[in-house]
Amino acid sequence: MNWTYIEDLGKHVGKEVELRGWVHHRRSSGKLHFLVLRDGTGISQAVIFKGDVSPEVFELADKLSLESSVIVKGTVREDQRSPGGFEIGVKDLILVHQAEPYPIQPKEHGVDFLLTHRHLWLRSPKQTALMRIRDEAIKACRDFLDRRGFIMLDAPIFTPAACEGTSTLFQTDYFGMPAYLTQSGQLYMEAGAFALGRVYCFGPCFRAEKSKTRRHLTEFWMLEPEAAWYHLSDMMDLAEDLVCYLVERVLEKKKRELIILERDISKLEQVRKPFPRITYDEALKILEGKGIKIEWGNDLGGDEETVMSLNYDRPVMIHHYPSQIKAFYMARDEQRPELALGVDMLAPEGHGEIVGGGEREWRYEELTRRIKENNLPQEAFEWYLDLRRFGAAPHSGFGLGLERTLAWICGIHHIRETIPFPRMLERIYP
RNA sequence: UCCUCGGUAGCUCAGUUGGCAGAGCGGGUGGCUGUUAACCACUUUGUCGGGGGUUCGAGUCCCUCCCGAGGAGCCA
Repeated sequence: MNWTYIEDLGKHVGKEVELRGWVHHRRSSGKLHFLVLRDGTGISQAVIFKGDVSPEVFELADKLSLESSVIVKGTVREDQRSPGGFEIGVKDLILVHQAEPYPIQPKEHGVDFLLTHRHLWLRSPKQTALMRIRDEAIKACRDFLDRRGFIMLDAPIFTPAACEGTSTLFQTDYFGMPAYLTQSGQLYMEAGAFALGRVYCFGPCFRAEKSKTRRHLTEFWMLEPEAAWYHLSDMMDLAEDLVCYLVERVLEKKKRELIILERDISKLEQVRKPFPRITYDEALKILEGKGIKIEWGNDLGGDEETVMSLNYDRPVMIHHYPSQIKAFYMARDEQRPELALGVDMLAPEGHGEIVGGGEREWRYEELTRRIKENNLPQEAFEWYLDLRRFGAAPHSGFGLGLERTLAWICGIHHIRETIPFPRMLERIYP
């Protein structure tokens, strides 16, 4: 490789380098052109004096359209007036492709326009910063669980039936049979936990709910660890450690990107153990103290979640929900069977739920009773019931919504910007 | 599915009481040796979301349909 990336310019001060990239911005001053280049690793300025280059090159620099792809050769020098602190004094410029007039300008655009041009919008500084943080967060999730002895076990995307009967699933045609896109890998992870002890999956999940809110996508990524012998408190410890590690790792490795996103970093630095752990009953009392009355047995809505999360400077875990509002597979408290051994983690600053999970029902009779109560087709769950027939054991797990977690860490209002190509209600282009 | 807001130039928007379709940005042309969303001058750009109606005359008023956004419900 005989060219240099912008992020490495500092290593080549005084030397001649070749940059390959795109025209991010251009200014001209008669006998002097400024090209702001981006190459995926950063942004830098190329300066073209009329006297330094051939007349053809100088003429060409004046004609470059935004986002044209170019190869630039010149000498690196330190200069605080250039974005990134280094600039390149151009000696030669090669136009690889002259871009057509570029639709995205350095100004405010509407959401509809930007989403329709998502394939181009991704080139913008904030969007590339988000994608770099997303990449770091994914690696951090895997590193964390790897160090804790978890094995990654991929769950299938095609599934024969619902994991949770209540949700709407995307149906597909599977050689003439109906099949569905997975909404969670959890049930398969339960099988994996009895095979390998501690496992996780990390893949896309699909929900056909007609939800039109800033917290919903129809296709999103979920990290789902599952561990045999873990009880609710063990899982809460794991979730807490995971989220702390994610935040630490992004702060350590992606501070530059957080600054591009104008994230208040001090808010992230407050994220440390222990996270407050509050029961559902206590949460109702706290909400009542704030003038919000919820009848026992009702779920916390988006507004209540926002109020709760604004109450703390770090994520809060709410556990022991009424079992009637939780999924059929969730274990119940032995002392108070009306309560489920489940936990939700709410991110601070009003970002809402990022983790949901808990202890699973592992007794055969109890689980079959729940399947009947929920009118689920038992034949589709026979394999799942087998896990309760052959060496059943207590086990727990949770799901962490990647995009919701990123929206919180990056301080982005709507989760659609945290995934490269968001899939939403009424939007599947590009 | 419901509620609210919106759809005017490539983009962001203004458009008064119903009376010639506008601005900034972008594009084009020219000028400028240190610019930072550079600046200055000139110039270019329209199925006013679609259809129907009222009217001498509709971007503007009425009906209807389509599309988008925010939220609710539902959900992670």
